[in-house]
Amino acid sequence: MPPTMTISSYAVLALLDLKPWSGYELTHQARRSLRYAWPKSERLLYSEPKKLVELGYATVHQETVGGRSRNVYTITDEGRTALGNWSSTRTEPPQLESEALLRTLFADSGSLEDMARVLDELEEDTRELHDSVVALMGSYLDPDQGHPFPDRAHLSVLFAVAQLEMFRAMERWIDFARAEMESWPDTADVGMTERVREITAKLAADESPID
Amino acid sequence: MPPTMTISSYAVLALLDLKPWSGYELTHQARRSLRYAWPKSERLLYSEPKKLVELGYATVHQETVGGRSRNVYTITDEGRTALGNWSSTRTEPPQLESEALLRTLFADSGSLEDMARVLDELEEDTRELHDSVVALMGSYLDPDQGHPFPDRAHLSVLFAVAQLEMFRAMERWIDFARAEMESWPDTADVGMTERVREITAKLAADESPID
DNA sequence: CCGTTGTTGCTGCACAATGCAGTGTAACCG
DNA sequence: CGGTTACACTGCATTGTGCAGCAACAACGG
Repeated sequence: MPPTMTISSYAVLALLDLKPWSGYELTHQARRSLRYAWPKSERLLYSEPKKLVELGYATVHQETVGGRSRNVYTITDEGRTALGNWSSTRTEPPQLESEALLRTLFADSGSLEDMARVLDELEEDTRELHDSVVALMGSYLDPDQGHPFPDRAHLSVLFAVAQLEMFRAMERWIDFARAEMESWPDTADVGMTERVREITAKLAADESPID
Repeated sequence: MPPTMTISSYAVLALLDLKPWSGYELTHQARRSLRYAWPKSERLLYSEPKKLVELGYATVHQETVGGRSRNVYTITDEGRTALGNWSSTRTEPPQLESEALLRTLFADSGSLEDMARVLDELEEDTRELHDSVVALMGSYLDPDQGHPFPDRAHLSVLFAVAQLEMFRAMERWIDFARAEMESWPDTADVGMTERVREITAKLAADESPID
């Protein structure tokens, strides 16, 4: 039985379509782009290209740079064909995973201080992602650096717009959440107050309660 | 060796803190709330409470309703203590997983029609999540239904605000992406045009290019 | 009243993915 | 010349997922 092509396999195959990469480089490239929409472990990014070789979608060759060897993977014609067929399947629904939001939902099992800390951590993490995308955009404009694949600039910039809109939305929510908390005597014992009912009504009417 | 408490274990424990649930009910409750911030498989939601029992954080008892039996899980005092200690660990960073965004990043391996279809699918999936949260808020206001745990209304409404802000951001981006595509002759061969450079500059200055 | 479909309520198993530890070499800095 | 950091992975235990299967009951149509 041949290994199956997962979405992660296609993600790596799409990277190989740009140029040959070593496993190590793939993990780094994934940190710069993939992780914002397809966050996968470093471990997997070492395993996927091996699978692609097994399927005939890529080839490996060893390169030795000063005593240290590395496995460089190159896409094949069959790989390019497989990549083209990726579009024939329905996309999976998007999913947001946030321990901080989860804890906010159950904030009544902790104190207001705990909740404030969770929001701080969420802000810190979001800010970090936010800042690295902004910095990346700066590097695209820098005459000494520019975009690593200039003819693909429109795609990665459009992709970055999505990330930044998400980060901004999250940051707006964090501020909103902090402001709401101000009026809470505790994490529990608030319930359906007049204020909460008002917000609920806005949400039920598909309006934003923010600003 | 005792089983380890994962974030998912705490999520289930937090649900058990509200009231006792059967495995089947847990999977349904997770579809209504957890999945928006902690999307886990149905399978796992049947396994987690067993682990909690093994750890002494919950107890099981069989209930038989008309020939069919079900396992109902109840939190213990140790469980409540463990839940309180959850806040001692740093939260994991949030992660967005979207095959549609991933495909947009690599849209140049398909046609403009493929890309348009991916955006349609993303819109459909987002709309579906969006609509169910709006409907849920409606049910909280409905005098015949109301909130299932009224004293927790403030938390689940605040949580819903986060979801809706995310969905809205995603939908805004989809519209933006569609508008951008209009000027593209193809998915490839666009690159760093004047327009793309303009957007990049806005992003690098941490400004939104939308509207 | 009998067959079909749908809901309730799970379990077993194969496989996908992760985290962590481990294993080297090479480059750089004081 | 010793320590830290970057390079470049691999093995293994464990977590999590998807799918198939199973069993009992409920509602409905013909």
